[in-house]
Amino acid sequence: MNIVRHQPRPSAKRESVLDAAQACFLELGYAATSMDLVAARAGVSKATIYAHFASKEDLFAAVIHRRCGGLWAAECWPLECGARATLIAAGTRMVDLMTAPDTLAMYRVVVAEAARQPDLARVFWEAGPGQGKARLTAVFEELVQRGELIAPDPWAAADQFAGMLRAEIFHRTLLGLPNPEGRSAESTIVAAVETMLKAYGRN
Amino acid sequence: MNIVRHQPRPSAKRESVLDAAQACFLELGYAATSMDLVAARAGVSKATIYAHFASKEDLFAAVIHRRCGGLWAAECWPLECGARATLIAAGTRMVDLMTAPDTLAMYRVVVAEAARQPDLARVFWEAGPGQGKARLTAVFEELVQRGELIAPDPWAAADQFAGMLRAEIFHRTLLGLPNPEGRSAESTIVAAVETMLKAYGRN
DNA sequence: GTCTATATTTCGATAGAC
DNA sequence: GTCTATCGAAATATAGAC
Repeated sequence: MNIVRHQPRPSAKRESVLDAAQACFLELGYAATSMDLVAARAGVSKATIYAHFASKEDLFAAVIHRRCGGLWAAECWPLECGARATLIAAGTRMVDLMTAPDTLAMYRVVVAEAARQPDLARVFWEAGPGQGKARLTAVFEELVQRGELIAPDPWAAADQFAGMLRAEIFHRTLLGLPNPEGRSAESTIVAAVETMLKAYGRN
Repeated sequence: MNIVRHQPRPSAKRESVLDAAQACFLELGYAATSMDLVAARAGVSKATIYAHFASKEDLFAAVIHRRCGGLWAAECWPLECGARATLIAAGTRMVDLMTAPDTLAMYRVVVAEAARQPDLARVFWEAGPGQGKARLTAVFEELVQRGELIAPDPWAAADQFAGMLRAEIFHRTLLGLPNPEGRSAESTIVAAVETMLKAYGRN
């Protein structure tokens, strides 16, 4: 329950434990992951885990923190020539990140545990979706400044764009369901860009 | 694991068990809910539960089925005078349903268990979000037929509208986080409607 | 720090009486 | 169908040697 990190100084066994725990939590969820399994997969004893982490909850928090730290930080967001190309590129990047298996797994496990560990939900949001939203907002601000879009509220425009990208296909993927007949992520991106251009384009 | 409902004929104790189980599952999640707790809250013995449901998984499936069955079926979707009023009304209805505490709790628990019980995810989608999407698509089809909107693909338009309604505020609520500064669901709805009108309006 | 071995609890599921 | 009582497995966490 204690959120304060002890000593994040790296240790070989400690990293093994974190790697194994991350794999288990993302694959099985929080509750279905046992400390025995983590110990086995990390190749250490259970007592070693408890030497580094006070409890299962503490281990989970450490995994989320490590995985979220700089999750999308190193991403470079391309500013192509023209609003359409820029939005296509940014939208594709966004969808790729959102639908990456690890991202979806993280989303599932955090959503499931959010009610019981609210701090983790905040950390996850600020490191993950929040970062994406911030970068997207920056893209819109740049396009407005360039005069390629007219949007008095770039945050709201980015919010709408992100929402359209994250519509039915994303939610079905999150639930493990197949895409609706004849619909693809690519067509969703293109349609979203066209709608944004009609709503916020210069003419 | 068996999906076939035995005899859904109502029984007082059976309903008590379902009520208690629903409350526990939505509040605590699947894994954190114990059969002992359900029995205690329902005022029956654990053996009684197993007389009606083969396993914990079976009980969970029964809860999801019952809660989803006709969840949004009785909803009447208003077709106001004019596209703007119609979309505002439909969007408000949609957001109210999506952000109802029970809906969010259901969403959380189904997302968490989707990987291990894929059938439930499908049932949930078809009874919940899928219904909403279908009704929204019908609204767009009607507006197109009336000539108030020009949308060659009403499904895609409804998808975009639903996505914009379900943007940052919804996801933050799902994670138990507060709304971003100075943003409200109402302003999100209004902005989404304006964007749709600009993109698909007649002029 | 790291291990083996174990304490203790809790949970899902069942036996058997009524 | 419903109860009391309990089994056996699995989980978290710890003790104690090295």
